[in-house]
Amino acid sequence: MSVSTDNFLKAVYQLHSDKHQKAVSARLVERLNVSGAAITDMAKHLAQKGLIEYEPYKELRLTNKGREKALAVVRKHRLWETFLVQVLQIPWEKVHGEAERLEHQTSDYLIDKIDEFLDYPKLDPHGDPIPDVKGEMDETINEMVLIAGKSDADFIITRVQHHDEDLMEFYNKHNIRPGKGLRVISKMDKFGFISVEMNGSTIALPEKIARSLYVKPIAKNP
Amino acid sequence: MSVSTDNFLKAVYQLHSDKHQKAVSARLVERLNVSGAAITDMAKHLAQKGLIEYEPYKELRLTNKGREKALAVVRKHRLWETFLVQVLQIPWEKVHGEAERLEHQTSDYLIDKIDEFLDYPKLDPHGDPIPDVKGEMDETINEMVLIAGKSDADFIITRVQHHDEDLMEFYNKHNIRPGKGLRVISKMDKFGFISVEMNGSTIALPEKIARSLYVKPIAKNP
DNA sequence: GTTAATTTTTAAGTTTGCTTAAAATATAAT
DNA sequence: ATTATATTTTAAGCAAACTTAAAAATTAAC
Repeated sequence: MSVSTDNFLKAVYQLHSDKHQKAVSARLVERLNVSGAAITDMAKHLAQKGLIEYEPYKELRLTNKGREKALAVVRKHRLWETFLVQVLQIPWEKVHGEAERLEHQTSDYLIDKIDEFLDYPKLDPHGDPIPDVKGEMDETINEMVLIAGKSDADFIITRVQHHDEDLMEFYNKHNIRPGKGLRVISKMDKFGFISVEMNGSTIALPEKIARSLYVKPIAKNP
Repeated sequence: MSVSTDNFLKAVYQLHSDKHQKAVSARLVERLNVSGAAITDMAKHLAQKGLIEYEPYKELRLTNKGREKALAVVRKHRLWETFLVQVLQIPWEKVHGEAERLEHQTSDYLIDKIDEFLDYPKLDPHGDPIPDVKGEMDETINEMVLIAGKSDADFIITRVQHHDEDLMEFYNKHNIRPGKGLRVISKMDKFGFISVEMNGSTIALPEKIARSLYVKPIAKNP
């Protein structure tokens, strides 16, 4: 498998779980930074290899074999991120890019050694679940997206989307990361902002952020 | 820089220091496992980028810029090998293959972090010197190739060539590795063997091995 | 329910890093 | 020194993974 197929399968897998108005193909164009024609080419090619289901003008779907391959790449990516943060102390926002390249050059043997070294972590530094050797992970941490949170309720940040550099910068600046608590002060105003209290101050989060932050409700103080 | 150019420059650098009867180009064909035509192509291409000096039918030479790039790759390779052995406890004979792929996907930033983590090691697990950030290393550990050793003298193994899988297997089987001592019993016989005593027994090393083992003489017992 | 706008596909072409086969040059042998 | 052998280069071509431009199909708009 080439780097391109790795990335294609991984992207299809991830875009599929992130349900969205746009079709997967269209979002692949953005995610992979290639032309639409390249997506069609690759889709046909991988369909022929039994990794995706492809019919012209229909939504792409992974086969079981394709999902397995995708999860293997996701596993490598998230274990590397965890390793780079925990062992080499690389800052949070830098690990994605490094892992993005290392993931394709890491044998199953090596990644299993890394997994063992880290003592089989379940979550990566951004709060994403890490697939185990069999491709299994707990995806149901009872989480929701912040934008769905009710006013005056308390939450813990569980997961943070990190593909977008601008988002990462914003998170960093405001010290937003998994494990942090926050309280929704007021819901979306007409300008598309949601006010939350966190780290001792109140900030207005733009809609884009509020859609990319995953949270878990916690019981109110009695 | 692509993986192919990385490997080309690294190979030219290494074959150059290993002086040998055959020309560098010819040995590149074996080392990189490509046709002679591919070597010429790449040579022209890299010459045009100012990384090597190329004139038809003449020996290839790295420019300073080319040597710098080559050393950066060598540095990444050897630091990864060291890291994999020391931190992840990957067996000696497996690290070369992993490092061979990781080296091309490791940023300067990351490799410097690894270097720092390991506390700036000077030698990799095979006894090869590790270039520092500036590309400097001690190549003169006063070493010689075993085949040049005199009868009845004692040596310490300092370095072991590890590109050849067969050699690695042989080393492993006989527990031959840097740091081990040996004594030359008799020099090359007419069949091309040299007898040495090591690990408590006497073994006949074929010429190929005796040319790939680097040793350092030690004072005889009084 | 047409027409318009958007998305996806097809077709043709590019670049990188190879390949094989033949020609050119260098090296070795007598 | 000439011939034979080996090496290197040139020439032509291929596959992967793209590209742009145009055509086809789908979706949205009125």
